[in-house]
Amino acid sequence: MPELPEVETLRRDLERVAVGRRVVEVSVTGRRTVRRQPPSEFSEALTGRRIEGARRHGKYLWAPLDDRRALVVHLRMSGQLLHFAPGAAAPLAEHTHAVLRLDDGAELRFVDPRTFGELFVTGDLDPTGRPRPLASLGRDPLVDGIDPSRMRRMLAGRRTSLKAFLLDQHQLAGIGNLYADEVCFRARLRPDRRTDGLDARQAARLSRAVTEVLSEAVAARGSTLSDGRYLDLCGGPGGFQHRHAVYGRAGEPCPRCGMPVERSRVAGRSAHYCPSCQG
DNA sequence: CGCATATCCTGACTGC
DNA sequence: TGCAGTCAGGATATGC
Repeated sequence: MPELPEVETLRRDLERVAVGRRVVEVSVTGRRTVRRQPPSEFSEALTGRRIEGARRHGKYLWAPLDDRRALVVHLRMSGQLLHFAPGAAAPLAEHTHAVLRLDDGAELRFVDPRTFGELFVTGDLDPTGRPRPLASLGRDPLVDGIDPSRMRRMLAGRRTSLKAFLLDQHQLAGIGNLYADEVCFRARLRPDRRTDGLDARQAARLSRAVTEVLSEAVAARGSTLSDGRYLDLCGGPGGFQHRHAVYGRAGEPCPRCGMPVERSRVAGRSAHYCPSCQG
């Protein structure tokens, strides 16, 4: 379940190894991976183009190309983007749905067992170069920033659970189930709290928690759970899973007070929290 | 409006 | 040991 920190880690890796490279060959074998346009159109649009950057908004990653278009990537649940250095080409892993060969002999491979992830090329960019198909996303907490007063305004504008608010990509973009729980713990707020009942002090705490948790997770290169689903561009695991306070720790002691972490269902998702520290 | 539910899909896990 | 059933969740669509 790649979320903002995992996608940001990939973005940084891409900046290092792929920016400046030209795509010399594209192969799409997945049936669903390229679905906003015919796969042949996708391949033709990408072949011969130079990758000019690596950008991110929420869980979307995109690479501006040298013809004012962009390659957009979303990993959804199980997608992986892997880089194989020149000469290090291993056999294609199962569920490899697309391969981009670069002009230095390296390969970028898109692997995705559950096929929810997608790739597309678009020329529909706004003046800042952001793909317009992503225009409905809310602010990215790290790219755009989030502050207490803005957070308070966003919270007051709706009557829903804190969990549903944090998961809503049209409010803040990039937080998924794992980081929603970690953010709530850091803010000492229960995930089933209603957003319109929070005061200025609590909104400020939430705002800080979002920035801190996501920044720390980026610094640790994201979270790789026991299923090993998320890997960085070179196939390495992240390190933030060792610092999870509540996510996936039901029944284990809260790191702050020692009470067993509880698990319930909020907004249709599993929610982990400390019944004592989070009010 | 906000919520639940179904959908897409595979792999890991549970219970018999 | 094997097999059916359940669960996991990102985004979107639909119904209440």
